[in-house]
Amino acid sequence: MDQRTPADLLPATTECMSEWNADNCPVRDVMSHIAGKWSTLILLALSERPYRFGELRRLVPDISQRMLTQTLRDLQRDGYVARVVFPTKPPSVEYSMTPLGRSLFAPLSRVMRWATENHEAVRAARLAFDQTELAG
Amino acid sequence: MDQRTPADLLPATTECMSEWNADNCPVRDVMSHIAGKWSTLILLALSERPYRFGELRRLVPDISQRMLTQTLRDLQRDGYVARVVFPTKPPSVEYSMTPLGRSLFAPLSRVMRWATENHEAVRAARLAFDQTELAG
DNA sequence: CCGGATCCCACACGATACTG
DNA sequence: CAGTATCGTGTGGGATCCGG
Repeated sequence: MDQRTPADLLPATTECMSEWNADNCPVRDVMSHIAGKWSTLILLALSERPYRFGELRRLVPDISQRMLTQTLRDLQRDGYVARVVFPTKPPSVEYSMTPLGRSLFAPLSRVMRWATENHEAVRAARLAFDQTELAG
Repeated sequence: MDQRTPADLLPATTECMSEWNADNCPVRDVMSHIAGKWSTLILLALSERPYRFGELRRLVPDISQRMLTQTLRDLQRDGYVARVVFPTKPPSVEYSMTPLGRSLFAPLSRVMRWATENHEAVRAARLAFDQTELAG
């Protein structure tokens, strides 16, 4: 497993916060858009194969149409997702990942993988924290 | 560069959305807590070295005391950050990354690195999207 | 089938003042 | 110095109805 320190992986660290303002900080700018409640889920789904609107809706049952539309639109705007309309009757729309989206998903999927592998450790930490808070 | 498909990196993909509910989905549960406006910035700072409260405040000038306190508390609750109080006078508090936090930061730093390297591409995609929207 | 338009609320977040 | 308490606001997000 790769355990290099992040120092040599990050081009600029603290410069991103103090030197640059919020709009020009790449970390803030990119992260804030993929940090939404549904963005990572949709990217995860589209990493498998292209999906149609209704398929995505059924994949994530507790998303509203509004948020699915908005999330897909934001992901498309940032260049991660491509939207293709098929002029059938009734019309169908297919969403797929762009090369840029795939290149983002490569590191992002590692965070998701970490989440699944370390979920229990996080939950245990929360439980311990809450209990010592009550005790103190 | 590692260009493996994410399929063999993710243990479960679509199961995370439909089969599991929102609370039991590791991706949702972990991501929702590091998706805050400041969480990644604080983790980025603490990946360098431990910092005291006031130092973090000066590092990220546009964060309010309230959000710094709350973000650090949430990160501590999830087990990513350790909080050590030095009973000096006046008291000082030092925040540092735990092993769990470092293990999370390893993949997370790759997303941040991606953000810095591809920021211009994202901005260009946004610009193109907005212009074709106006034209259409 | 794929959304847009509207209304509404909860909560993330900010500003300020105050305490050990 | 390192927070807590209180209040106010912007926006992410849900519910519902409407249109192509």
